[in-house]
Amino acid sequence: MRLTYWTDYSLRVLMFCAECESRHNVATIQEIADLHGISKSHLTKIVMTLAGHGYLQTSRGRGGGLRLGRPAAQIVLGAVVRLTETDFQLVECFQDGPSLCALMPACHLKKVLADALEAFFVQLDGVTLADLMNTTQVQRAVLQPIEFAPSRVRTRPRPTP
Amino acid sequence: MRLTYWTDYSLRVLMFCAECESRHNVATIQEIADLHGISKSHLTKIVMTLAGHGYLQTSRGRGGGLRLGRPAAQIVLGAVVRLTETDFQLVECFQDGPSLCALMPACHLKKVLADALEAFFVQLDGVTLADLMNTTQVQRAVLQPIEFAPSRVRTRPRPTP
DNA sequence: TTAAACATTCATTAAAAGTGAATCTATTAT
DNA sequence: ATAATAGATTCACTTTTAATGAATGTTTAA
Repeated sequence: MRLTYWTDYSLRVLMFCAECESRHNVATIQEIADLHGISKSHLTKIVMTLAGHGYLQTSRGRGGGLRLGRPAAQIVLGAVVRLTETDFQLVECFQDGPSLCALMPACHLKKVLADALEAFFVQLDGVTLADLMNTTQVQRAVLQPIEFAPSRVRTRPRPTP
Repeated sequence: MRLTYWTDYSLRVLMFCAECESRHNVATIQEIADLHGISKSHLTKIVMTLAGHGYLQTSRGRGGGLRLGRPAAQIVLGAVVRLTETDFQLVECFQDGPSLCALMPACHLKKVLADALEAFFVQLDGVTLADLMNTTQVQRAVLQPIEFAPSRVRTRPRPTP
């Protein structure tokens, strides 16, 4: 029950660009990568995906960088997450093809979980990039990236007690 | 955006036991493991977790096995999934401790995602184990496990296009 | 024409889920 | 009693895939 860091960074890029937008600035991959302590090349892939789907406009060369592909108020969170997250197989019976579970097609689990997933996204569909930010505070963060993000600490608790 | 196989099997065990319950039978770990093509020892760990939280009652020795710890209609899906799934860190900022994201505490992402997760569980909280099954069909599957489950095919699509 | 910035390819690492073998313990039918 | 059954525990391994960076190419504006 996690989202990927891919999604996480995708959202951070959009937030960063939204703030730059409001300041009539252009963001660069390098500065966002530095801000979060990851490599430019890695973040580039993330940016490319977003750009490929119209969420960002990129321009090369000097003075180039990133802009939002559309107004922040028109960027719906659910749509972004549906894009960046690629694997929605909650349980095995979500797989296409012949059923692998010996209990199928007896149970309603698949539908129940699909409904729950839908509820998750309905919630996210009610939020835009603009809603996501407290302009004042994000502005400060973007303006004064005092220090690099500390090295990440990944803590994924074990499934067995 | 996946649930673990741990959760998947947990639910299958409960469904199996629910059906046995209605037939005044006792299920065994071995037969459920065989039905799904996984090892007894592995499934035992799953069963132990469920038993440890009152969802199953186990009894050892000859004639022993598994029973539901309470009526199927009182086993709420959301509660089970909350138990078996252990990692709800949707994005980095869900981590305890000092914020690692350079944009924090500026954005509302954490709350928005937490709300979406809640919506997911609210949906599951409206479903019980009893709701989950079409009794007739599950009964048939439990009664006539014609063949073992085929070897699983895990297909997790890559994140990058 | 050079520096800046996006774009692409390739390969590697790390983390965690998933899993089984082997063994121990309890219980009951005979 | 004791053998068979079935849950319980420990240990270690495998597989998957997310996460990531190095190296390099391409475009564009100053």
